[in-house]
Amino acid sequence: MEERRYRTVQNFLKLRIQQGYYEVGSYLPSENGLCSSFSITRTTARKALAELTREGFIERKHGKGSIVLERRKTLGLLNVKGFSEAVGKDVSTVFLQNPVPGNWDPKINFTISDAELKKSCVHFSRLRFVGSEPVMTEYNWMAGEYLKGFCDLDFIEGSFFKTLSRHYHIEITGSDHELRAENADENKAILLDIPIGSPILHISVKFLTNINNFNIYSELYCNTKYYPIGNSYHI
Amino acid sequence: MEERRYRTVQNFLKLRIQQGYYEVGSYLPSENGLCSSFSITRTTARKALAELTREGFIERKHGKGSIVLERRKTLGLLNVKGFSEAVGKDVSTVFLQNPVPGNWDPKINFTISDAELKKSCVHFSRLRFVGSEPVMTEYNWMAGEYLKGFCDLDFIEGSFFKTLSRHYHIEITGSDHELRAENADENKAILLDIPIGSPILHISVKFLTNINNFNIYSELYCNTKYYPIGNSYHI
DNA sequence: TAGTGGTCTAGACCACGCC
DNA sequence: GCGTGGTCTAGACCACTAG
Repeated sequence: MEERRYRTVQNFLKLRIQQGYYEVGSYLPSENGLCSSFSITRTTARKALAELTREGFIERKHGKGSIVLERRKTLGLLNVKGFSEAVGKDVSTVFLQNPVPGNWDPKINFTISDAELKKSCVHFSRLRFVGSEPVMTEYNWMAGEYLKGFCDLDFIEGSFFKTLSRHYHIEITGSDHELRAENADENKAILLDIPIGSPILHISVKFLTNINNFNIYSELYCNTKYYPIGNSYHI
Repeated sequence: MEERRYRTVQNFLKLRIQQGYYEVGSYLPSENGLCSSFSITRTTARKALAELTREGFIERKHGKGSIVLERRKTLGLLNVKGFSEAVGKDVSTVFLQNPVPGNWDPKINFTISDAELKKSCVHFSRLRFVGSEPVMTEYNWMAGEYLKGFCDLDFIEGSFFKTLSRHYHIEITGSDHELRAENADENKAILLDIPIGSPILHISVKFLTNINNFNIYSELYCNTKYYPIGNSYHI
């Protein structure tokens, strides 16, 4: 079975967005434009654009066009309230451990597939601040197979997800979370600058991607006293 | 502007689902059936069914039909892992406070609109168990205006959301969450049968509905030691 | 007024599930 | 084989946005 025509158009546009050819805030070609370029009818063009909408890449505006979105905002992920999405906020990140080849860690709270375990693992960890206050430590693991050169790469605008999208065309397609309230151990207490035993929010995340058997495993530890974790979901 | 034809069909089917006329697990009329019944073309019938799919009421199965879903599973809400969705699990709920007229509580972590504040408030609270272990206390507030007779009602299968849907055709259309790790105060410690000061997960929720200015505000306190909170999101 | 997306019709052919 | 949903064409009219 050959590829659906709407998928051809959808993937063509998606690639151009990932490459930055269509920048965030700019408009895609109109439906009629796509009809001409690809020799398709509006139904098919609209289906392609509907799929990109569903995936969170664009928003359709009646009378104007299809505008390219900052995708992270549409993904329904848990976020430190007023953290990365806040404009003008004094947020920053430091690496505790730059990306390096490493081992799958038993700290990971999800089941790692055999296919992943057989591959080598890449690890990095970060400490994230609002102003001068540390609010979250973050530990990440993933199979290195698809990330040639990743350890020598700078993150695009400090964003791991943007880097995956731009350089590797890897997109997040879903995530599973587990949430726990815990007491901070000595290590976390020092990093987050709180007393040992303070309550912290432990979030285990498994990010699924468009690549089979390539998932990203993250363990997050948050001081929610002043910056709670937020999440929004709308039909 | 008159109502779109696909919306007519969509709302017709939605009402029948809410009323239980089409039960969970059963099939809606086929596309061609809807075309005949409503004198529309397949494009329009498919649009109606696509909307119901997006809203989480049905799932479309190639070669079979449109099957009615248990909607809560598709809503992307935070759940106690292995709690309400687990089959055969020994889960139960007791009311700490049956639904009663009450006052808007300052404990609510979200901003309540003036329109809501002007209305009377209905409150209830529950304690939820897995086996004999209490894992979550739950406090709920909402404007009573649309809930005539609610305080005298039994919940359908113990579910607040099912009751809202069946009796009042009120559906959840979204939710905002705020998550905090806290220490249990004496009251929560007793209810959850844990030492005072134990870390607990405090979840503040604002549920949005299909009715303007009718939101449900919930404050949840969870012992996540053995039953973490889970959440799944997939494109 | 021109261009955009939103709705809708009336067909056609294909792929999947089931008897 | 037959009914189901999935894809696609070729048109039409309408509603929104902007110059």
